[in-house]
Amino acid sequence: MVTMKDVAERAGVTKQTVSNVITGRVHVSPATAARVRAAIDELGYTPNLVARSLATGSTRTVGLIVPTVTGSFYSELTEEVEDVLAVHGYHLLLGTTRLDGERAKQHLTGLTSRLVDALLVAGDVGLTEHLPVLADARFPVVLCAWEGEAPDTLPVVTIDYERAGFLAGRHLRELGHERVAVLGHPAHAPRIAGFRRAFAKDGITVPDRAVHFAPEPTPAGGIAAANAAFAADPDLTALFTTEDLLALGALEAARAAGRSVPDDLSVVGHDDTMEARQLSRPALTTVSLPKREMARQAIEVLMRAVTTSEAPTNALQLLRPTLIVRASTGPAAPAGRGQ
Amino acid sequence: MVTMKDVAERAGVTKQTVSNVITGRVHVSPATAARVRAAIDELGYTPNLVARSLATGSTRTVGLIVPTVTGSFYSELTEEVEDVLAVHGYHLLLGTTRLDGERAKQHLTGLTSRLVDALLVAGDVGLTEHLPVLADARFPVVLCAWEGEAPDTLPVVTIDYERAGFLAGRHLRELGHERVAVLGHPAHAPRIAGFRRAFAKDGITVPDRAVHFAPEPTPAGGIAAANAAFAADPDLTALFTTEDLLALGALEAARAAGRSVPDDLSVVGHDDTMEARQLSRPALTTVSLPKREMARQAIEVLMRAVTTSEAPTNALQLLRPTLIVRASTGPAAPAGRGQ
DNA sequence: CTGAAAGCGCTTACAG
DNA sequence: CTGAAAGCGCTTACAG
Repeated sequence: MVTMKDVAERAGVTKQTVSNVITGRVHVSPATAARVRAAIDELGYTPNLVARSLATGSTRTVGLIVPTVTGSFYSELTEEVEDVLAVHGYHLLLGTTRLDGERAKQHLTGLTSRLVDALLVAGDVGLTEHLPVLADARFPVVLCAWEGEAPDTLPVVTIDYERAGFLAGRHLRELGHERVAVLGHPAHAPRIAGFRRAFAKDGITVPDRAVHFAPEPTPAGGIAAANAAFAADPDLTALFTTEDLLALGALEAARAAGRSVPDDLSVVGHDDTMEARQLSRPALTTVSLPKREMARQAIEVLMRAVTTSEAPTNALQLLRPTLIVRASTGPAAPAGRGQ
Repeated sequence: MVTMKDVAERAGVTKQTVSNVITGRVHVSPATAARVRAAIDELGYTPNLVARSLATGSTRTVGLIVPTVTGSFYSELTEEVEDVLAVHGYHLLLGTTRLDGERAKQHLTGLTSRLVDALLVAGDVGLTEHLPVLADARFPVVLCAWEGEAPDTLPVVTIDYERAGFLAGRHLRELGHERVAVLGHPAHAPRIAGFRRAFAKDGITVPDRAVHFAPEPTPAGGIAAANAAFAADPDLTALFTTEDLLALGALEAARAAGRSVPDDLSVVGHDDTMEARQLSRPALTTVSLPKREMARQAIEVLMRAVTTSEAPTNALQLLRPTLIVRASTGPAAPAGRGQ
């Protein structure tokens, strides 16, 4: 394996000079620089990045922890992170938790040892309890896509999930809906709270029995939850699902139950995924989250901390969601149908 | 920052002894081992992995290059790779190409410098031309999910794509279809060739004008391509799409054109994605690929090469696809409809 | 079972 | 502008 010393000998200089022409930190006379470059080419030399990392204390790698890379939300976030990193010349070390606390912990401890210059943790499920592991991490950490309670010691760039739910609820209220149900996941409590707030403003409470947790975050899970909701309240006129895939299942369940959307039933989703945009019939009204923007800002906070080697401020940055009205929502039917 | 030397001083031993208790390579007396461990805890010492990597020559990281992490095929592959890696105690460095040759090249060259112990390249689009960059890589490389021509210098673990297309075609032939069209992408030439072979066996040629390339690999792209196919041959009775998402679009286009599936039109997809399983109406007949198995085998070949430090044999391993018959295919209609 | 030495391949002040 | 030295924090034979 050819090293800097080999190049130096070949070019008739010392290895420091070779280092200088490679890093460009110190000016080298054009003549010797050319000799060095020639030697590099002839020998097919490539620098050993591990050695460089040890000397500089930087691996030019950042770690990203996400729940999964399946499903458009986190995969788009991952690609956005990768893009921003590439601009800065950084590599991406990826770990997925699969919503499993043990896996999350393993990743957290595994990265504690200077393998990465910084760490971005996206998604809080199963992670919150293991965050203390990071207490004496010697690199900056930022949290994003954080829906639960975030520790106030760390900077977090996330979305105003409560508002996302509120937007969905307000839209339904404006259409006159009163009897509604929520299909979701326990981890989405803030969205659900926001949704409820929109109704509470008008003195309408969305009772706990109107909140149905789906067995899995898939269309099949949505079908099951929707059927449960129909059974619990045959007179409901609208559904808010905390994930688009659940909404697609709900649409299917409505069809099977003979409920026409949006005439008999309005459905609003959450995330504005590709599935919502291209596969739902009717086209799904949903809440769109600025995920790419969030990824970009989170990683920028991280990169700033890395390049300035100052700890980032532990600010909480909240990005605003947007409601996208399509064809799955309409005015509340004049009366219940009690089918 | 606390180092091994600090721990050694605290425990009253030399740093080599500390190293010995950490690596476990050399037996250390229980008494001193306990002292060392205590010192580690008190000081909150964690080993510097970069220094270890430089000394051992291994980073315990493998690189994975995929076209994208959006869409279920490569994201499931990525998670499978991650799982196998975790078993071996390895980290995952991820790079996506987005089907862009330039990005691919950057990743390839970026990893050339001992940052990774091994490299898995999944998906050939835009990559083949840049593979020579890897010529003097000092770590094992394996190719997978390789549909185009693979260089015979590297081991490849892939799927028999030609057979995948053949299975789709044979199924349609067994149902009596003769006038068919293909919706796909130029990079899927092998699947298309296999599909054609199934018809050629019975003396039926699928002409070039029956092959329609979709503008994009999405349902919208599928709609466009399906409409082109209907226009080119109003009498066709079946469609093979080289990706499930195109099939979903085709189903939509058929509905819009008043063609009932599978009575008037049969549709067979490719990949058996979540969308095909849960979102298609009627349920999509498709070809299932053993992607997780492929990922597992590819990474095992890599890990074997890494642990034995023998170059892997440049074998070509072909995994077999399976046809999943659901509800979108049926017997060919007795006569064309010429609508 | 423990210690002294050398080395992994770079970079970073610091002299000249 | 170039060279000699020290150091990044480990591991790996090799003595004792």
